[in-house]
Amino acid sequence: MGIQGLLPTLKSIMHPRHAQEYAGKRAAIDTYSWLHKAVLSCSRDLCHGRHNDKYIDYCMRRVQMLRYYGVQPVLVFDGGSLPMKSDQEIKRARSRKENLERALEYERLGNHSAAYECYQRAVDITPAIAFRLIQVLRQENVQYVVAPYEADAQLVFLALNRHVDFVITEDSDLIVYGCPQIFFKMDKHGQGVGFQISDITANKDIDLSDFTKQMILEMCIMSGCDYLPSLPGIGVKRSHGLIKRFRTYQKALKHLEAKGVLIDPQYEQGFHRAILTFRHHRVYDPVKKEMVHLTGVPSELDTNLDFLGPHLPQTTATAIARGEVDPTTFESFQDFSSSGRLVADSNATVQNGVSNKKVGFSAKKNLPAINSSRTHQHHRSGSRPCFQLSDLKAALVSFLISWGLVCILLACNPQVESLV
DNA sequence: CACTAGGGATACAG
DNA sequence: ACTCGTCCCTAGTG
Repeated sequence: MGIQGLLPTLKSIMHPRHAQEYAGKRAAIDTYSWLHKAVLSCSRDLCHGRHNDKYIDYCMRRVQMLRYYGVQPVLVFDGGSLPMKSDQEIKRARSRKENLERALEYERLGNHSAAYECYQRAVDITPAIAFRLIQVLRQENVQYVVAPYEADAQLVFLALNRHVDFVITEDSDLIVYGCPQIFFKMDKHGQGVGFQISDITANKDIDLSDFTKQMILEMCIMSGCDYLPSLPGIGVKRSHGLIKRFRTYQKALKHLEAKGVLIDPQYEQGFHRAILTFRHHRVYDPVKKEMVHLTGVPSELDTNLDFLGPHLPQTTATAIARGEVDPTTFESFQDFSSSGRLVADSNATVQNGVSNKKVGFSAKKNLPAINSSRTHQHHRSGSRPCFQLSDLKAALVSFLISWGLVCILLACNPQVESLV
């Protein structure tokens, strides 16, 4: 994922930071990076189509941790997938299926640890799994938005338009998309590494002092990205050298061809499409309440932009953003009867006992109970469902939750005492 | 020598 | 038929 080897070359401008240094700021969170780790604790249940609250607890603990340090989180979810990545996703789906079969086989033989390892590689983070979390976010008044396509672009849109101050993620693609401020690899204690684009001129390993945004974009694509594999033997260092010398990817490719490197005739067109995909990705504008491009498409650009995925009408885009309909099937999430499928079973049998009521987040005993009936009314009223801006109730709730957390932290982490 | 690509170990939770 | 791994080490290549 992302750009292989990019973050290590930027090590000199990546600084250790703590969530409390972002107090008073708003953060957009790449929720997939949380879910990916969170599902490991209950991958067996999820593979069998059974619900398990553990992954929700994982995410909510992080939400509460951020709130405790005064950071206001906005959770961003992935939406539909792009046709450009379809062949890669077929491979991944096949790999998951193979791992699931192996898990079942190990389990039959009684080797539970080996089975568990395979289950972890077999988990599929479906929109239904994300939806369970979204339901809890609504109850707890946490802001969220489901992107029409890639979450990465949505995160950067929120940052560029000042809806948030920074982005929390694990993915180096955020740099390629042009995100000004990023908090990488944040752990459960709030420790991670900070990055800001304004430091880029001071980088040591590779010299980017005279690089424009466009040159950084082209350097990253040339080193191999999700939308275009790299030429053999070309990584970050060599693509950096090429772009530094020739300034544009067209000239760099000409040079390689003159040197005798044979380049697929489709490659240059693919390169152009990759650039456009990063620059003009489709995102949801929570103010206009409609689908827009990450950055405006110039009028002189006559290229067909079908590879960005279809443009969706306003009502559909909003329903997706609010998490009311599945971004891949457009089916309503109200009905849970389809979520009880045993993934391993090709006959798609429906399990008993998973299609009913209770899906709520079991609040910790130390934390105050939250009145969910009022929040539901709020949601029904339709005033601002998916992107609830700060209101008094949320502030009060987060204050109470913070106090609960203070008690927990005081009990198990003596370092925090100095804060109070 | 610098760099890229691929394999192995590993993750979460309590 | 429903969404993305990553780090470290090393062999092999330009």
